[in-house]
Amino acid sequence: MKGGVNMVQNAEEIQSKPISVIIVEDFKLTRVGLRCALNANDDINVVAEAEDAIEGLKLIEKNKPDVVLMDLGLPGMNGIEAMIKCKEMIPDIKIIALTSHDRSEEVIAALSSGASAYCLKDIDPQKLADVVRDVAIGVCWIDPMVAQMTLNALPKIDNIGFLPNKSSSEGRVPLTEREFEVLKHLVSGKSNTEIAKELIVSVHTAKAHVCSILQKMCVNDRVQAAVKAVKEGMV
Amino acid sequence: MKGGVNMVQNAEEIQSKPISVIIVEDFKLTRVGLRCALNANDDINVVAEAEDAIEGLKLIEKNKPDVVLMDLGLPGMNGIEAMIKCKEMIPDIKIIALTSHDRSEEVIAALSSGASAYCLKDIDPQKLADVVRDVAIGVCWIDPMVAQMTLNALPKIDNIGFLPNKSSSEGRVPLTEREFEVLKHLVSGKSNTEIAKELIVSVHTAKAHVCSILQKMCVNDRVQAAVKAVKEGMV
DNA sequence: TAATCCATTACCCGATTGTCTAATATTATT
DNA sequence: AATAATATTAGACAATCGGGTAATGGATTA
Repeated sequence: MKGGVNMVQNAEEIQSKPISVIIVEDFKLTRVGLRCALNANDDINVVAEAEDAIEGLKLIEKNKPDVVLMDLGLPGMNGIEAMIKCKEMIPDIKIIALTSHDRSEEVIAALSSGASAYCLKDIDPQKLADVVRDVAIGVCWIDPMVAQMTLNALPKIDNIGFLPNKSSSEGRVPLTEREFEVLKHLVSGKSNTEIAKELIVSVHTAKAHVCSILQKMCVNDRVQAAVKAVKEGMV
Repeated sequence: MKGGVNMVQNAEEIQSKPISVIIVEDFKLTRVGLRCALNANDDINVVAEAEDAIEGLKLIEKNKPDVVLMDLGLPGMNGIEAMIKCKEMIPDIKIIALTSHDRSEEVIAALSSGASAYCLKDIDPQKLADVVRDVAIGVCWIDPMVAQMTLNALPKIDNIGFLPNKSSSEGRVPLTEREFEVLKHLVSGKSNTEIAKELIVSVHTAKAHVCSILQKMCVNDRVQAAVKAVKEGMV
């Protein structure tokens, strides 16, 4: 969470490293077009290309790019499945789903399977570069053609008893950085012993952290903490 | 670089009419800040401002702006309600929800009630202008801080069904209905004892179910099961 | 009919968890 | 320099968890 803020500022203020991108797309012509369009920008660097998911995953594992441009209509393993595997390998990676379809199920499936953005292939090349920059810092960007159907797919909430007061912004105690580390391991299913080993501290320390995490998150056990963390995107 | 978007828009679009914007925000200082930040752009024109929802709705009805910047923490009628009414009046209007909270329920509520974008108040002013342009053409834009939780809220598609390849669905053993019930309680953080009480069975039974759930889901403990269930939308 | 799967219950046992109190070192913040 | 917050370690304790084995009845299917 705190990382998000930092990343935003880094991306906007400092022009350190270019954003590394991998393209996975079966049509050679489209591939070339994408590469040219993106490489025309100083701050974006297409580091590799693949024409199918298998090859793409290999390249992604090797290069660990910031952003993946993933075509959904791939032969063999489809894009959705590839995205899931991709996210399993590198949870922090950002994926832009690229396709020419605007089928509702495909859009939702892509976004709920790890994509941070959904672009139709007739997007303006310059705009695509902007999307790459946005997505790299964590923004969710959805093409106008499919934005409405995506928003409609969100669960409706009864706003009756909706009071936007201090319920959480003030009542919520922020986790320390160390506690966030512990939380990540906790979410990945590690035991206190394993967490301790990972952080090179004693089990007592790990337990202490877990304990204060539970209290700060207002939950009773680590399962609730993990679920809440996942649902709220804390990890 | 930051001018990139401007150039695209200017170059491609006829610089005909600027995007008209109405700001609804109770803090005067924030209001001024927003107006200045947006009016600094030639292609954006803040046509009116309101400090509460009632006044805002009147102004919106009169001016019919392209985009509304709506604070969610308004006194009296809250922002969500205002957005719904706003959409009823002018269905095509685009709304950017603006708030300092990052509570999951509020984000989802806003987006499912008509907002096309969700920005936290610490957004870069220049970035906000970009968002206004994006939203004006129908893009859905969501702040990095809340993007993940939004995507997590999307209904998960049962990928097994429409994935042509067996690569991921092969070794997977389906859960029985009873096990699914147990899984739901497990995800909600209940202990075996509580699950047993809920399903009116003995603790032994609950444990047996949990045990086979763990095996079928190929995980080592209930935390991993819960996280996996949430991530894959099994619950 | 026989075979299979499922839900159910039971017992044992070692490992793990969450809470408590308590102390010390390190690091900001003032 | 003094204060506060955080990270670290420890011991102890009740409760829970996960794995193992095993038995029973019901339902479906081959």
